[in-house]
Amino acid sequence: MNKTLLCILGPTAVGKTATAITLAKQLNTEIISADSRQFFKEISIGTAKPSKQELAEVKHHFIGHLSIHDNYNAGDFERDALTILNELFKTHNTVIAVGGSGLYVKALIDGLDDMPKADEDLRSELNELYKTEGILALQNKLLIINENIYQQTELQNPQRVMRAIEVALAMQKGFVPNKKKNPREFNVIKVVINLDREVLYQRINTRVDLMMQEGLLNEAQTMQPYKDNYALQTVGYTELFNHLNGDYTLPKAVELIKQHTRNYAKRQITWFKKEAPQYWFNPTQTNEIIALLINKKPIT
RNA sequence: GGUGCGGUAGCUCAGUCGGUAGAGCAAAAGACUGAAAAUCUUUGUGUCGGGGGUUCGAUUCCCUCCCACACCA
Repeated sequence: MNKTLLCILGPTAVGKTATAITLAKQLNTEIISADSRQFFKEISIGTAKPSKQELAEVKHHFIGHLSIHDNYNAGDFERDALTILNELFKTHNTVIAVGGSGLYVKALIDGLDDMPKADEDLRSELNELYKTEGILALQNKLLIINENIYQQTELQNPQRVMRAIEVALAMQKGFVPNKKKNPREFNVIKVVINLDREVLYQRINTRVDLMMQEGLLNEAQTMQPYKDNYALQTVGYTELFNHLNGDYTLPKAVELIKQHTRNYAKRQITWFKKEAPQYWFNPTQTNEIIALLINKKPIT
């Protein structure tokens, strides 16, 4: 097993894109992006996709391969990314995965269990129930269907309860969850790119201003009719939708985008602390990462 | 200058019929296997504008000053 997937994790705006491109050029390989919002071709400015120039330097996969009208999730990504990855391993010993979406990276590396698929019709029904009758109604529904799952579910979290109902109903219809992991045919090295909190937050603020200069407001305006799509439940867009809606001024919206981006970065860091506590670098330490790749035993 | 309304947590504000206070947001920490840039959990914080008076006790009542806003001149 001499194939290795080098995973570059890190919070938003830390400089993952540039780091990954530098590494990919040195390793003469390609990049699999694991960023749940850069998948969508219609939203580019607010998702900080790699530039045309950057995309020309190194071949990227999963950038703009979907429409905001598509439904897509971590399970779909696992399947699609594995397919591409296995293709790439035919001609490369090392492939790079970059991403800020912890769950998606995890799906690629560890695999998700065999569980029921998302049921959009059921979800709109449950969302309606939640909107009209609140979390208690969801909790009760779950309790009636499957007490066992009820006890394992984070009951204050509406999305979790809805998913639990989805799973419980599928099991009622005969679905048998399979928790067996599929072992991967490749090694994995996970590194986290990070900066001092203060520096990172400053970069976030600056990047949001830059996005506004590049026309984020206009992009959001174009997307406004589809603001309820999952793809547009995204920092940078929701705030501008609310502004266009008349909820607050543009400067206020920009301030909130910065704030919510900082909150998001914080959540990512929390995830990565657990995911890969061993190897943390700053964005310029590409040589150290290469050295790690060569010298260290791969970790999983 | 006059009148009115206000000054309480980093911000927006609630409240205390007198016994030194609390929500939301922010912040910090955390959870997270098909919505994940989503969603959720936990935690603190205060010379209650300054000074004086009444009172056993004032952030609360009274007086005065300062500041902000609105209206009138």
